[in-house]
Amino acid sequence: MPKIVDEQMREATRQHILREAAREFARLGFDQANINLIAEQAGIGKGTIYLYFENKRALFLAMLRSIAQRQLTAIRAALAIKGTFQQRLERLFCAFAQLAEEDSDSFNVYMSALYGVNRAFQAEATKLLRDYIAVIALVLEESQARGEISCQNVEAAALMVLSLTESYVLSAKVLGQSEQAICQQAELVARLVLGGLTSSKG
Amino acid sequence: MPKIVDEQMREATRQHILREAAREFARLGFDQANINLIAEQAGIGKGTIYLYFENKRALFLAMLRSIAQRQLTAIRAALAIKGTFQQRLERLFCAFAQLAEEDSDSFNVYMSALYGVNRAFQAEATKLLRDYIAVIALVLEESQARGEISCQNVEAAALMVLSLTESYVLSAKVLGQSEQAICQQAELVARLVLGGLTSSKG
Amino acid sequence: MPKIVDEQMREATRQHILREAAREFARLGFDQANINLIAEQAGIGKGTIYLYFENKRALFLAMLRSIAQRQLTAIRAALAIKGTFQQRLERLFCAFAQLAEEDSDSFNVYMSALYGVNRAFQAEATKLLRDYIAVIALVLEESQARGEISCQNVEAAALMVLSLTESYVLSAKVLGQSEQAICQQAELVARLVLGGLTSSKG
Amino acid sequence: MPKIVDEQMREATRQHILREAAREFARLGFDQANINLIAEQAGIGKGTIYLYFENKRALFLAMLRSIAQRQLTAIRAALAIKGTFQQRLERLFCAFAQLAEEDSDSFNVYMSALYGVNRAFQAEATKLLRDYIAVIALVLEESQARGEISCQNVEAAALMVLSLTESYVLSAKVLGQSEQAICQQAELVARLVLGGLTSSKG
DNA sequence: GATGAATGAGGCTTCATTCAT
DNA sequence: GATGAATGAAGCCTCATTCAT
Repeated sequence: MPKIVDEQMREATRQHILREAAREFARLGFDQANINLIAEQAGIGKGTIYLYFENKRALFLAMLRSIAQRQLTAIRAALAIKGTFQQRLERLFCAFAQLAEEDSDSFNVYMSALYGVNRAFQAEATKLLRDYIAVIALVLEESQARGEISCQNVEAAALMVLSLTESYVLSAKVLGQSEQAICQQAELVARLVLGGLTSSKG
Repeated sequence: MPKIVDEQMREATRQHILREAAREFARLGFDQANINLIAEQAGIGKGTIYLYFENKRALFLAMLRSIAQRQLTAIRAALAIKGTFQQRLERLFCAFAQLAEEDSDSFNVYMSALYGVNRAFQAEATKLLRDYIAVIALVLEESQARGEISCQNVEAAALMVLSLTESYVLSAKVLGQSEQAICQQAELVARLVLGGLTSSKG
Repeated sequence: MPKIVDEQMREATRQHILREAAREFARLGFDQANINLIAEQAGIGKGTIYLYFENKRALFLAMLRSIAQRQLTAIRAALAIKGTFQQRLERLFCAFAQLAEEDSDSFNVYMSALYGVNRAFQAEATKLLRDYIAVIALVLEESQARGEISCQNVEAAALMVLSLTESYVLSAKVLGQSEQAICQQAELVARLVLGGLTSSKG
Repeated sequence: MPKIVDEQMREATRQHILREAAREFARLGFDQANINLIAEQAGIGKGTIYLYFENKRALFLAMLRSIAQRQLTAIRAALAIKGTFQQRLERLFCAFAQLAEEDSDSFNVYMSALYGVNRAFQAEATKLLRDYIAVIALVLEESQARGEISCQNVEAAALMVLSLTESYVLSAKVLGQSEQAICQQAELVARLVLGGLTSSKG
C-alpha cells in the first residue's frame, strides 16, 4: 500500500494544478480563463482537474485561499522580525513589493479578487481582506503598547497601512515600476505612516 | 432635415446606453454582463447597441472613459477650491468617498478595470491611472511651489496620496463602512500625508 | 407589422422542431437523442432550438404533450362515430393500429414515456395514461347506460380495454406484424371484451 | 488449485453485480445509470466490472437476460400447477402482479427494455417477448387440446393474454394500484379471456 | 435607422473505459 | 485478479454578433 506516497503525489498534483490555474486566472480573470487550457498546461487530462476540484469555481476559490495563505505567511514573516515600528513597516512594504515581483500571478489574481467586481467571490475576498487588516492591526497594537505610536481607531489605521503598502505596490506595478524602484519608497512610506500615527490626534 | 436634433438624439441614446451598461458591468463584470440585458434595460433593441458601439469591448471601453471623465471632473472640482494643502487633501478624500457612495456602480467598475486582472483593458486602465496621478501631482507641485510641502519624487508622493484616498475608500467600502464613517478619517489621512511630506527627506 | 404572419411562422417552426425531435427521440430515447442533430435535421441552427424550448427536457415534454394531443384526438375521433359497443371497440383498436403504422415515431416515443423507466417523465406520463383511461371510461359508461355492457369497476375495465388495444398493438408491432395483420384481430378483441363485460359479474 | 471454488466465487460476484446493476438500471434507465455507482454499491472497484462484463451494454444485456430468466421461471411455475384454464390464467395474472410488487426493479427494467425506445436493445427485447408469448401459447395449446378453449390464431390469442396480464399489471402499477387491488381483477380478466376464447369464432 | 430572430463558436462538465500498479 | 486514477470524447447550453425586414 503506497498510501503515503500516493497522498504526497496527490497533493503535489493539486499544488501543480493550483499553480497553473493561478497563471491562467491571473492572465485572463475567472471568466476568460479556460479549464481545458489549465489542464493542458498542467500536463494532465481535461477530466483530471475534476478529480481534484469540484468545478471551476471551487478551483478558483481553492487557488485564492492558497494564495492568501502564502501571502499572509510572507507578510507575517516580514513582520515577525522584531525592530522599530518604522523598520517593520519598511519590511512589510518591501515584502509586498517582492511578492508582486516574484509571484506576480498570485499577487494579481489576489488583488483582482479583492477589488474586482465579480460578486461571486466578494464574500471570500472580504474575508481575505479582513485577514490582512487583522495582521496589520496586530502590529499596530503591539507598537502602541510599546508606546511607539498612538492611534485611536486601529482598524482605520490598519486600512491606511494596507492602502499605503499593498495598493501602493499594485498601482506602482501597473505603472511599470520595478521592484527596486518601489522598494526605494519604503522608508518614505514608513516615515509617513509613523509621522501620522505619532501626532497628537492619530 | 433636423440634422442637429438627430445628432442630439443620437448622443442622448449613446449616453443612455452607457449608463445602463455601467449598471450591468458594475454588477457582473465585463464577462458576465449580458449585452442583450443591457439593451433590454435601455429599452432598445439588441441590434441597436451595435449601431452605437462596434462590439462589447468597445462599449466597455467607452463606458470606462465616460466614467473616468465624470470622476476626474469630480476630483478636479474638489481640488479646484483653494485652501491649505491639508484642506484640499481632505476634500479629495471626501470626494472619493462621495463618489463611492453616490455613483457606486461607476466607482466599482472603474476600480475593477484598474485593479482587476482582465489584461484586455490593462492598457486603458493604466492610462486612466496616469490621469489620476497627474491630477494629484499637479496639486502637489502647486503646494510645493507655495512651500507647503517638500517632496523629491512627486510621482511617488502622488501614488501615496492616491493609495491613501482612492484605495482606502475602496477597501473601506468593501468592509462595509458608510460614507460618513469613511469621511471621518479625512482629517487623519490628510494630516498623515502632510506630516510625511513636510519631514526633511520626503 | 407582419405580426400575424410572424406568429404563424413561429408556430410552424415550433411544429417542425417538434416533428424532428419526435423522430430523434423515437429513434434513440431521451438521453441518446442529440439536440444538435435535431437542430441540424430541422434545418436550423443549434441555438435556435433554445428560442423555442427552454432546454432539452422542455422540448421532450412539449413533444410528448403534442403527441398525446394528436393521439387522443385520433382516439376520440374513432370513438365519436356512433354504433354498437363492439363496433366502437373495433374502431378504437384499428385507430391504434393505424397510429402505430402511420405515426410510428410518435407512437413509440409515447409508449416509451408511458412504460419506460425514465423517472424524469413519469409524472407527465402518468397524466397521459389517465387521459387515455378517461376517454375509454367515458365510452364504457355510455355503453353501460345504454345497457350494452355491465361493469362494476369502470377503471379496471378501461384498463383492460387499453391493454387489449394500445399494448396489444405495440407488442404486435414489436413482433413485426403489419397493420393489416393487426387489424384483423379487431373483431376478436372486441368480442372478447364484450363477452367479458356482459357476463354476470363483470 | 481450488479451481471450482474460484469459479463459484466468480459466479457469485457476477450475480452480485447483476443485482446491483438491476437496481440502478431500474431506477434510472440505461443511459442515466452510472457504472461507477453500480461498482460502488456492489462494493467492488470500478475496473472490476470490466473483468466480468465487456462494457456497459453487455452488462445491461446480461442483466436483462438474467431478469427474463427469473421472470420466465416464475411464470412457468405459476402455470405448471394443473387446473382449469380459468385457474391457470388467474395464477398467471397474479404471478405478474406479484413480480411487479416483489421484484419491481426487475419488472420495470424488463418492461422498459420491452417497450422503451432504445433501439439498441430492441432485438434482445423482441427475443424476450417471443419467449413470453411461447410460454403462454403452450398453455393455450394444452387447453385447446383438452377442449377447454378454441382458438384459430394461437399467437394472437397469446398476445391478448400477455397484454391483459403483463401490460395490465404494468399500467395498474403506474397508476398507483396495490398488488392486492390488482389481484382482485384476476378472476374478471381470466373470465374475459375464457369468454372470448370459447365463443364460436375465437 | 431600428429591430430581434437566428446563428454557431466555445466551454464546462460527465462518465465509460483503460491500464499501471 | 483487483483497483481507481486518469483520460478525453461528447453534449448541453449561452451569448455576442449578424442581417433581413
